[in-house]
Amino acid sequence: MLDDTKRRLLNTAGQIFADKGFEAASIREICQQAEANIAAVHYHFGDKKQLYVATVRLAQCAQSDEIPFPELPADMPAAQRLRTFVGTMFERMLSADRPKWHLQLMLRELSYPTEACEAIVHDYIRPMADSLRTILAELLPGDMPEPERWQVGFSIVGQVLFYYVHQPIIRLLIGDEAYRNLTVDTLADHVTRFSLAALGQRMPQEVAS
Amino acid sequence: MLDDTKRRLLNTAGQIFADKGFEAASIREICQQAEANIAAVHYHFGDKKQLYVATVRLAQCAQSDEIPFPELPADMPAAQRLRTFVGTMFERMLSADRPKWHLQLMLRELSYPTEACEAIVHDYIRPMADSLRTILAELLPGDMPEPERWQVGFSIVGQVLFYYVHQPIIRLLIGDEAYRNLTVDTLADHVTRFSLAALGQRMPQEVAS
DNA sequence: GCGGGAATCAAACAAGTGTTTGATTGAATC
DNA sequence: GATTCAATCAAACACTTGTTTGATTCCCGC
Repeated sequence: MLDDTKRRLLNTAGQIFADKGFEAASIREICQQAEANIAAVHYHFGDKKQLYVATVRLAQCAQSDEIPFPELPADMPAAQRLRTFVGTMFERMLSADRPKWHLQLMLRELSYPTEACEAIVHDYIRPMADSLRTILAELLPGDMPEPERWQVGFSIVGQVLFYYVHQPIIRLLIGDEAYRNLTVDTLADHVTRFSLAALGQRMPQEVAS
Repeated sequence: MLDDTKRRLLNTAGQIFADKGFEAASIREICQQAEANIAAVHYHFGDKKQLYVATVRLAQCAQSDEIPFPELPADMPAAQRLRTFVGTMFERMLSADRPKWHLQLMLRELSYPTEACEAIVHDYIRPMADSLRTILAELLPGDMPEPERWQVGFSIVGQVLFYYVHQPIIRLLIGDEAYRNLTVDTLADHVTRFSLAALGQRMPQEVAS
Protein backbone atom coordinates (compact mmCIF):
# COMPACT_ATOMS: atom_id res chain seq x y z
CA MET A 1 0.00 0.00 0.00
CA LEU A 2 1.20 3.45 -0.83
CA ASP A 3 0.41 5.59 2.16
CA ASP A 4 0.27 2.76 4.59
CA THR A 5 2.14 4.48 7.40
CA LYS A 6 0.11 7.63 6.92
CA ARG A 7 -3.08 5.62 7.31
CA ARG A 8 -1.71 3.70 10.28
CA LEU A 9 -0.63 6.96 11.85
CA LEU A 10 -4.07 8.47 11.42
CA ASN A 11 -5.87 5.54 12.97
CA THR A 12 -3.71 5.04 16.02
CA ALA A 13 -3.42 8.77 16.56
CA GLY A 14 -7.18 9.11 16.46
CA GLN A 15 -7.51 6.32 18.96
CA ILE A 16 -5.07 7.89 21.39
CA PHE A 17 -6.37 11.41 20.91
CA ALA A 18 -9.89 10.18 21.58
CA ASP A 19 -8.72 8.35 24.67
CA LYS A 20 -6.49 10.96 26.31
CA GLY A 21 -7.15 14.24 24.59
CA PHE A 22 -4.80 16.34 22.50
CA GLU A 23 -2.35 17.49 25.14
CA ALA A 24 -2.02 14.22 27.02
CA ALA A 25 -1.30 12.23 23.88
CA SER A 26 2.37 12.15 22.95
CA ILE A 27 3.74 11.82 19.45
CA ARG A 28 6.23 9.22 20.59
CA GLU A 29 3.47 6.99 21.95
CA ILE A 30 1.48 7.38 18.76
CA CYS A 31 4.42 6.56 16.51
CA GLN A 32 5.52 3.62 18.60
CA GLN A 33 2.06 2.09 18.57
CA ALA A 34 1.72 2.80 14.84
CA GLU A 35 5.18 1.28 14.22
CA ALA A 36 6.29 4.46 12.52
CA ASN A 37 9.30 6.69 12.97
CA ILE A 38 8.96 9.78 15.12
CA ALA A 39 9.72 12.02 12.18
CA ALA A 40 6.91 10.48 10.15
CA VAL A 41 4.26 12.74 11.66
CA HIS A 42 6.24 15.82 10.64
CA TYR A 43 6.81 14.41 7.20
CA HIS A 44 3.21 13.43 6.50
CA PHE A 45 1.24 16.04 8.45
CA GLY A 46 3.54 18.91 9.41
CA ASP A 47 3.09 18.92 13.15
CA LYS A 48 1.04 17.51 15.99
CA LYS A 49 -1.86 19.90 15.64
CA GLN A 50 -2.33 19.20 11.95
CA LEU A 51 -2.25 15.49 12.69
CA TYR A 52 -4.99 16.08 15.23
CA VAL A 53 -7.34 17.95 12.91
CA ALA A 54 -6.71 15.28 10.28
CA THR A 55 -7.90 12.62 12.71
CA VAL A 56 -10.97 14.66 13.58
CA ARG A 57 -11.76 15.06 9.92
CA LEU A 58 -11.32 11.34 9.35
CA ALA A 59 -13.53 10.49 12.31
CA GLN A 60 -16.19 12.82 11.00
CA CYS A 61 -16.25 11.24 7.54
CA ALA A 62 -16.05 7.67 8.78
CA GLN A 63 -18.77 8.25 11.33
CA SER A 64 -21.15 9.48 8.67
CA ASP A 65 -20.28 6.69 6.26
CA GLU A 66 -20.48 3.71 8.58
CA ILE A 67 -24.00 4.31 9.83
CA PRO A 68 -25.50 6.72 7.31
CA PHE A 69 -28.61 8.46 8.37
CA PRO A 70 -31.50 6.56 6.77
CA GLU A 71 -33.62 8.43 4.32
CA LEU A 72 -36.83 9.26 6.12
CA PRO A 73 -39.61 9.10 3.51
CA ALA A 74 -42.07 11.93 3.86
CA ASP A 75 -45.03 9.55 3.90
CA MET A 76 -43.77 7.75 7.00
CA PRO A 77 -45.59 8.88 10.13
CA ALA A 78 -43.63 11.50 12.03
CA ALA A 79 -43.66 9.42 15.20
CA GLN A 80 -42.06 6.52 13.41
CA ARG A 81 -39.49 8.76 11.82
CA LEU A 82 -38.60 10.05 15.26
CA ARG A 83 -38.08 6.48 16.44
CA THR A 84 -35.75 5.87 13.51
CA PHE A 85 -33.87 9.08 14.21
CA VAL A 86 -33.34 8.26 17.88
CA GLY A 87 -32.48 4.68 17.05
CA THR A 88 -29.81 5.76 14.57
CA MET A 89 -28.25 8.07 17.15
CA PHE A 90 -28.05 5.25 19.68
CA GLU A 91 -26.74 2.94 16.98
CA ARG A 92 -23.95 5.35 16.17
CA MET A 93 -23.12 5.77 19.84
CA LEU A 94 -23.34 2.32 21.33
CA SER A 95 -22.78 -0.10 18.47
CA ALA A 96 -19.74 -2.03 19.62
CA ASP A 97 -18.52 -3.65 16.43
CA ARG A 98 -17.03 -0.54 14.87
CA PRO A 99 -14.02 1.49 15.98
CA LYS A 100 -15.46 3.57 18.76
CA TRP A 101 -12.84 6.31 18.71
CA HIS A 102 -14.58 8.14 15.87
CA LEU A 103 -17.52 9.36 17.91
CA GLN A 104 -15.42 9.50 21.04
CA LEU A 105 -13.07 12.01 19.44
CA MET A 106 -15.87 14.06 17.95
CA LEU A 107 -17.72 14.37 21.24
CA ARG A 108 -14.53 15.31 23.03
CA GLU A 109 -14.04 18.03 20.48
CA LEU A 110 -17.63 19.16 20.93
CA SER A 111 -17.33 19.36 24.71
CA TYR A 112 -13.92 21.01 24.77
CA PRO A 113 -13.76 22.67 21.38
CA THR A 114 -10.60 23.58 19.51
CA GLU A 115 -10.59 24.97 16.01
CA ALA A 116 -11.95 21.72 14.59
CA CYS A 117 -15.27 22.09 16.39
CA GLU A 118 -16.97 24.42 13.99
CA ALA A 119 -16.46 22.06 11.08
CA ILE A 120 -18.08 19.22 12.99
CA VAL A 121 -21.10 21.30 13.87
CA HIS A 122 -21.43 22.51 10.30
CA ASP A 123 -20.94 19.21 8.52
CA TYR A 124 -22.21 16.69 11.02
CA ILE A 125 -24.43 18.24 13.67
CA ARG A 126 -26.28 20.74 11.52
CA PRO A 127 -27.68 18.15 9.09
CA MET A 128 -28.85 16.03 12.01
CA ALA A 129 -30.48 19.06 13.58
CA ASP A 130 -32.24 19.87 10.34
CA SER A 131 -33.47 16.32 10.04
CA LEU A 132 -34.84 16.36 13.57
CA ARG A 133 -36.47 19.73 13.11
CA THR A 134 -38.22 18.52 9.99
CA ILE A 135 -39.70 15.67 11.98
CA LEU A 136 -40.70 17.95 14.81
CA ALA A 137 -42.41 20.35 12.41
CA GLU A 138 -45.13 17.74 12.05
CA LEU A 139 -45.40 17.00 15.75
CA LEU A 140 -45.44 20.53 17.10
CA PRO A 141 -48.17 23.15 16.79
CA GLY A 142 -47.50 25.42 13.86
CA ASP A 143 -47.51 28.58 15.91
CA MET A 144 -44.79 27.48 18.34
CA PRO A 145 -42.00 30.09 18.32
CA GLU A 146 -38.56 29.15 17.09
CA PRO A 147 -36.69 29.11 20.43
CA GLU A 148 -39.17 26.65 21.90
CA ARG A 149 -38.78 24.37 18.90
CA TRP A 150 -35.05 24.30 19.53
CA GLN A 151 -35.62 23.45 23.17
CA VAL A 152 -37.79 20.49 22.28
CA GLY A 153 -35.05 19.24 20.00
CA PHE A 154 -32.46 19.71 22.74
CA SER A 155 -34.68 17.79 25.13
CA ILE A 156 -34.67 14.81 22.80
CA VAL A 157 -31.02 14.88 21.83
CA GLY A 158 -30.03 15.58 25.43
CA GLN A 159 -31.65 12.38 26.56
CA VAL A 160 -29.74 10.38 23.97
CA LEU A 161 -26.34 11.97 24.51
CA PHE A 162 -26.57 11.54 28.26
CA TYR A 163 -26.12 7.80 27.88
CA TYR A 164 -22.87 8.33 26.03
CA VAL A 165 -21.26 11.31 27.74
CA HIS A 166 -22.04 10.22 31.26
CA GLN A 167 -21.47 6.49 31.02
CA PRO A 168 -19.28 6.59 34.15
CA ILE A 169 -22.08 8.11 36.22
CA ILE A 170 -24.65 5.65 34.96
CA ARG A 171 -22.38 2.68 35.58
CA LEU A 172 -21.66 3.75 39.13
CA LEU A 173 -25.29 4.54 39.84
CA ILE A 174 -27.08 1.48 38.54
CA GLY A 175 -24.21 -1.02 38.61
CA ASP A 176 -22.35 -2.79 35.84
CA GLU A 177 -24.88 -5.54 35.37
CA ALA A 178 -27.86 -3.24 34.90
CA TYR A 179 -25.74 -1.16 32.53
CA ARG A 180 -25.03 -4.12 30.30
CA ASN A 181 -28.78 -4.69 29.98
CA LEU A 182 -29.26 -1.31 28.32
CA THR A 183 -29.57 -2.20 24.64
CA VAL A 184 -29.92 0.15 21.72
CA ASP A 185 -33.54 -0.86 21.20
CA THR A 186 -34.53 -0.55 24.83
CA LEU A 187 -33.09 2.94 25.09
CA ALA A 188 -34.40 4.12 21.74
CA ASP A 189 -37.86 2.90 22.61
CA HIS A 190 -37.81 4.62 25.96
CA VAL A 191 -36.54 7.98 24.70
CA THR A 192 -38.98 7.95 21.79
CA ARG A 193 -41.95 7.01 23.96
CA PHE A 194 -40.96 9.57 26.61
CA SER A 195 -40.57 12.35 24.06
CA LEU A 196 -43.70 11.51 22.11
CA ALA A 197 -45.73 11.48 25.31
CA ALA A 198 -44.26 14.88 26.17
CA LEU A 199 -45.61 16.10 22.82
CA GLY A 200 -49.01 14.54 23.41
CA GLN A 201 -48.46 11.67 20.97
CA ARG A 202 -48.54 7.93 21.42
CA MET A 203 -45.78 5.55 20.48
CA PRO A 204 -46.82 3.82 17.25
CA GLN A 205 -47.32 0.10 17.90
CA GLU A 206 -45.49 -1.12 14.83
CA VAL A 207 -42.17 0.28 15.96
CA ALA A 208 -42.47 -0.48 19.67
CA SER A 209 -40.49 -3.70 19.86
CA MET B 1 -3.79 34.70 56.99
CA LEU B 2 -2.13 31.46 57.91
CA ASP B 3 -2.53 29.17 54.93
CA ASP B 4 -3.06 31.92 52.45
CA THR B 5 -0.81 30.54 49.75
CA LYS B 6 -2.34 27.10 50.15
CA ARG B 7 -5.78 28.57 49.64
CA ARG B 8 -4.61 30.69 46.72
CA LEU B 9 -2.96 27.65 45.20
CA LEU B 10 -6.13 25.60 45.49
CA ASN B 11 -8.31 28.20 43.84
CA THR B 12 -6.12 29.07 40.89
CA ALA B 13 -5.22 25.41 40.37
CA GLY B 14 -8.88 24.48 40.33
CA GLN B 15 -9.55 27.19 37.80
CA ILE B 16 -6.77 26.04 35.49
CA PHE B 17 -7.52 22.34 35.92
CA ALA B 18 -11.16 23.01 35.10
CA ASP B 19 -10.17 25.00 32.05
CA LYS B 20 -7.47 22.80 30.52
CA GLY B 21 -7.68 19.45 32.22
CA PHE B 22 -5.11 17.73 34.41
CA GLU B 23 -2.40 17.01 31.88
CA ALA B 24 -2.51 20.29 30.01
CA ALA B 25 -2.26 22.36 33.18
CA SER B 26 1.32 23.02 34.26
CA ILE B 27 2.48 23.55 37.82
CA ARG B 28 4.56 26.52 36.79
CA GLU B 29 1.56 28.27 35.29
CA ILE B 30 -0.50 27.58 38.39
CA CYS B 31 2.17 28.85 40.75
CA GLN B 32 2.88 31.94 38.70
CA GLN B 33 -0.78 32.90 38.58
CA ALA B 34 -1.17 32.14 42.29
CA GLU B 35 1.97 34.16 43.05
CA ALA B 36 3.51 31.21 44.82
CA ASN B 37 6.85 29.48 44.52
CA ILE B 38 7.11 26.39 42.35
CA ALA B 39 8.08 24.28 45.34
CA ALA B 40 4.98 25.35 47.24
CA VAL B 41 2.79 22.70 45.65
CA HIS B 42 5.18 19.97 46.73
CA TYR B 43 5.35 21.45 50.21
CA HIS B 44 1.62 21.84 50.73
CA PHE B 45 0.19 18.97 48.71
CA GLY B 46 2.94 16.50 47.87
CA ASP B 47 2.67 16.41 44.11
CA LYS B 48 0.55 17.51 41.18
CA LYS B 49 -1.95 14.67 41.41
CA GLN B 50 -2.68 15.28 45.07
CA LEU B 51 -3.16 18.96 44.32
CA TYR B 52 -5.65 17.94 41.68
CA VAL B 53 -7.77 15.71 43.91
CA ALA B 54 -7.69 18.45 46.54
CA THR B 55 -9.18 20.90 44.06
CA VAL B 56 -11.84 18.38 43.06
CA ARG B 57 -12.71 17.84 46.70
CA LEU B 58 -12.90 21.58 47.26
CA ALA B 59 -15.10 22.08 44.22
CA GLN B 60 -17.39 19.35 45.43
CA CYS B 61 -17.83 20.88 48.89
CA ALA B 62 -18.17 24.44 47.65
CA GLN B 63 -20.65 23.44 44.98
CA SER B 64 -22.90 21.82 47.57
CA ASP B 65 -22.60 24.72 50.02
CA GLU B 66 -23.18 27.62 47.67
CA ILE B 67 -26.51 26.44 46.29
CA PRO B 68 -27.69 23.81 48.77
CA PHE B 69 -30.43 21.58 47.60
CA PRO B 70 -33.64 22.98 49.06
CA GLU B 71 -35.53 20.78 51.46
CA LEU B 72 -38.48 19.46 49.53
CA PRO B 73 -41.35 19.13 52.03
CA ALA B 74 -43.31 15.93 51.61
CA ASP B 75 -46.61 17.78 51.44
CA MET B 76 -45.54 19.79 48.40
CA PRO B 77 -47.05 18.39 45.19
CA ALA B 78 -44.62 16.15 43.37
CA ALA B 79 -44.87 18.21 40.20
CA GLN B 80 -43.83 21.33 42.05
CA ARG B 81 -40.97 19.53 43.73
CA LEU B 82 -39.77 18.41 40.33
CA ARG B 83 -39.81 22.01 39.17
CA THR B 84 -37.71 23.00 42.18
CA PHE B 85 -35.31 20.14 41.56
CA VAL B 86 -34.78 21.04 37.91
CA GLY B 87 -34.55 24.72 38.79
CA THR B 88 -31.83 24.08 41.35
CA MET B 89 -29.83 22.07 38.83
CA PHE B 90 -29.99 24.89 36.31
CA GLU B 91 -29.17 27.36 39.04
CA ARG B 92 -26.05 25.44 39.95
CA MET B 93 -25.03 25.19 36.33
CA LEU B 94 -25.75 28.55 34.84
CA SER B 95 -25.70 31.03 37.69
CA ALA B 96 -22.97 33.41 36.65
CA ASP B 97 -22.14 35.21 39.88
CA ARG B 98 -20.19 32.38 41.49
CA PRO B 99 -16.85 30.87 40.52
CA LYS B 100 -17.83 28.61 37.69
CA TRP B 101 -14.82 26.33 37.85
CA HIS B 102 -16.35 24.23 40.61
CA LEU B 103 -18.99 22.58 38.46
CA GLN B 104 -16.75 22.77 35.42
CA LEU B 105 -14.09 20.69 37.12
CA MET B 106 -16.59 18.19 38.51
CA LEU B 107 -18.24 17.60 35.15
CA ARG B 108 -14.86 17.20 33.48
CA GLU B 109 -14.04 14.58 36.06
CA LEU B 110 -17.39 12.89 35.49
CA SER B 111 -16.93 12.75 31.72
CA TYR B 112 -13.30 11.66 31.79
CA PRO B 113 -12.99 10.05 35.19
CA THR B 114 -9.80 9.65 37.18
CA GLU B 115 -9.70 8.26 40.69
CA ALA B 116 -11.62 11.25 42.04
CA CYS B 117 -14.76 10.37 40.12
CA GLU B 118 -16.17 7.76 42.46
CA ALA B 119 -16.14 10.18 45.38
CA ILE B 120 -18.14 12.72 43.39
CA VAL B 121 -20.73 10.17 42.42
CA HIS B 122 -21.00 8.90 45.96
CA ASP B 123 -21.11 12.24 47.77
CA TYR B 124 -22.70 14.53 45.20
CA ILE B 125 -24.53 12.64 42.47
CA ARG B 126 -26.03 9.86 44.55
CA PRO B 127 -27.92 12.20 46.93
CA MET B 128 -29.30 14.09 43.96
CA ALA B 129 -30.36 10.85 42.34
CA ASP B 130 -32.08 9.74 45.54
CA SER B 131 -33.88 13.05 45.76
CA LEU B 132 -35.10 12.79 42.18
CA ARG B 133 -36.17 9.19 42.58
CA THR B 134 -38.21 10.09 45.64
CA ILE B 135 -40.07 12.68 43.60
CA LEU B 136 -40.57 10.26 40.72
CA ALA B 137 -41.94 7.62 43.06
CA GLU B 138 -45.08 9.74 43.31
CA LEU B 139 -45.32 10.45 39.61
CA LEU B 140 -44.73 6.97 38.27
CA PRO B 141 -47.00 3.92 38.48
CA GLY B 142 -46.08 1.81 41.46
CA ASP B 143 -45.48 -1.31 39.42
CA MET B 144 -42.91 0.21 37.09
CA PRO B 145 -39.73 -1.90 37.22
CA GLU B 146 -36.54 -0.42 38.58
CA PRO B 147 -34.57 -0.05 35.30
CA GLU B 148 -37.37 1.96 33.74
CA ARG B 149 -37.48 4.26 36.74
CA TRP B 150 -33.78 4.97 36.25
CA GLN B 151 -34.35 5.70 32.58
CA VAL B 152 -37.00 8.26 33.38
CA GLY B 153 -34.58 9.93 35.77
CA PHE B 154 -31.86 9.92 33.13
CA SER B 155 -34.27 11.45 30.64
CA ILE B 156 -34.84 14.38 32.97
CA VAL B 157 -31.24 14.91 34.07
CA GLY B 158 -30.03 14.39 30.51
CA GLN B 159 -32.11 17.29 29.31
CA VAL B 160 -30.65 19.57 31.96
CA LEU B 161 -27.01 18.57 31.56
CA PHE B 162 -27.18 18.96 27.80
CA TYR B 163 -27.36 22.71 28.19
CA TYR B 164 -24.13 22.72 30.17
CA VAL B 165 -22.00 20.06 28.53
CA HIS B 166 -22.80 21.02 24.98
CA GLN B 167 -22.85 24.77 25.22
CA PRO B 168 -20.56 25.06 22.18
CA ILE B 169 -23.00 23.11 20.01
CA ILE B 170 -26.00 25.11 21.16
CA ARG B 171 -24.20 28.39 20.62
CA LEU B 172 -23.19 27.49 17.10
CA LEU B 173 -26.62 26.11 16.26
CA ILE B 174 -28.92 28.83 17.48
CA GLY B 175 -26.51 31.77 17.51
CA ASP B 176 -25.06 33.82 20.33
CA GLU B 177 -28.03 36.11 20.71
CA ALA B 178 -30.60 33.35 21.08
CA TYR B 179 -28.27 31.63 23.52
CA ARG B 180 -28.15 34.66 25.77
CA ASN B 181 -31.94 34.61 25.96
CA LEU B 182 -31.92 31.20 27.61
CA THR B 183 -32.53 32.01 31.27
CA VAL B 184 -32.60 29.63 34.19
CA ASP B 185 -36.36 30.03 34.56
CA THR B 186 -37.14 29.56 30.89
CA LEU B 187 -35.14 26.37 30.70
CA ALA B 188 -36.36 24.97 34.01
CA ASP B 189 -39.94 25.62 32.99
CA HIS B 190 -39.48 23.94 29.66
CA VAL B 191 -37.73 20.83 30.97
CA THR B 192 -40.24 20.43 33.78
CA ARG B 193 -43.23 20.89 31.50
CA PHE B 194 -41.75 18.54 28.91
CA SER B 195 -41.01 15.85 31.48
CA LEU B 196 -44.30 16.17 33.31
CA ALA B 197 -46.18 15.86 30.04
CA ALA B 198 -44.14 12.77 29.25
CA LEU B 199 -45.39 11.32 32.53
CA GLY B 200 -48.97 12.31 31.80
CA GLN B 201 -49.00 15.20 34.26
CA ARG B 202 -49.71 18.89 33.80
CA MET B 203 -47.41 21.68 34.82
CA PRO B 204 -48.83 23.21 38.02
CA GLN B 205 -49.90 26.77 37.34
CA GLU B 206 -48.42 28.29 40.47
CA VAL B 207 -44.87 27.42 39.46
CA ALA B 208 -45.15 28.13 35.76
CA SER B 209 -43.72 31.62 35.58
C1' DG C 1 22.46 -0.08 -14.62
C1' DC C 2 21.50 4.38 -13.06
C1' DG C 3 19.91 8.85 -11.50
C1' DG C 4 16.22 10.95 -8.61
C1' DG C 5 12.65 11.79 -5.69
C1' DA C 6 9.82 10.06 -2.13
C1' DA C 7 9.93 7.76 2.32
C1' DT C 8 12.13 6.21 6.40
C1' DC C 9 15.44 6.29 9.93
C1' DA C 10 18.55 7.30 14.22
C1' DA C 11 20.16 11.12 16.52
C1' DA C 12 20.12 15.42 18.44
C1' DC C 13 17.74 19.91 19.30
C1' DA C 14 15.85 23.45 22.50
C1' DA C 15 12.16 24.04 25.51
C1' DG C 16 9.13 22.55 28.95
C1' DT C 17 7.66 19.03 32.45
C1' DG C 18 7.18 17.49 37.59
C1' DT C 19 10.09 17.07 41.33
C1' DT C 20 13.84 17.87 44.69
C1' DT C 21 17.39 20.12 47.12
C1' DG C 22 19.46 23.19 50.42
C1' DA C 23 19.71 27.74 51.89
C1' DT C 24 16.96 31.70 53.74
C1' DT C 25 13.36 33.99 55.86
C1' DG C 26 10.15 35.16 59.61
C1' DA C 27 7.71 34.82 63.67
C1' DA C 28 6.62 32.47 67.78
C1' DT C 29 8.74 30.01 72.19
C1' DC C 30 11.69 29.44 75.77
C1' DG D 1 18.49 37.36 72.64
C1' DA D 2 18.86 32.48 71.25
C1' DT D 3 16.35 28.59 69.47
C1' DT D 4 13.13 26.35 66.78
C1' DC D 5 10.16 25.14 63.27
C1' DA D 6 7.17 26.01 59.60
C1' DA D 7 7.12 28.53 55.19
C1' DT D 8 9.28 30.40 51.22
C1' DC D 9 12.71 30.83 47.79
C1' DA D 10 16.11 30.30 43.69
C1' DA D 11 18.43 26.79 41.48
C1' DA D 12 19.11 22.55 39.64
C1' DC D 13 17.51 17.80 38.97
C1' DA D 14 16.34 14.08 35.57
C1' DC D 15 13.09 13.40 32.18
C1' DT D 16 9.70 14.08 28.45
C1' DT D 17 7.88 17.05 25.10
C1' DG D 18 7.42 18.52 19.89
C1' DT D 19 10.40 19.44 16.30
C1' DT D 20 14.34 19.23 13.13
C1' DT D 21 18.34 17.61 10.84
C1' DG D 22 21.04 14.92 7.63
C1' DA D 23 22.01 10.49 6.16
C1' DT D 24 20.06 6.24 4.36
C1' DT D 25 16.96 3.26 2.14
C1' DC D 26 13.66 2.10 -1.29
C1' DC D 27 11.48 1.96 -5.70
C1' DC D 28 10.16 3.71 -10.09
C1' DG D 29 11.27 5.74 -14.83
C1' DC D 30 14.72 6.34 -18.10
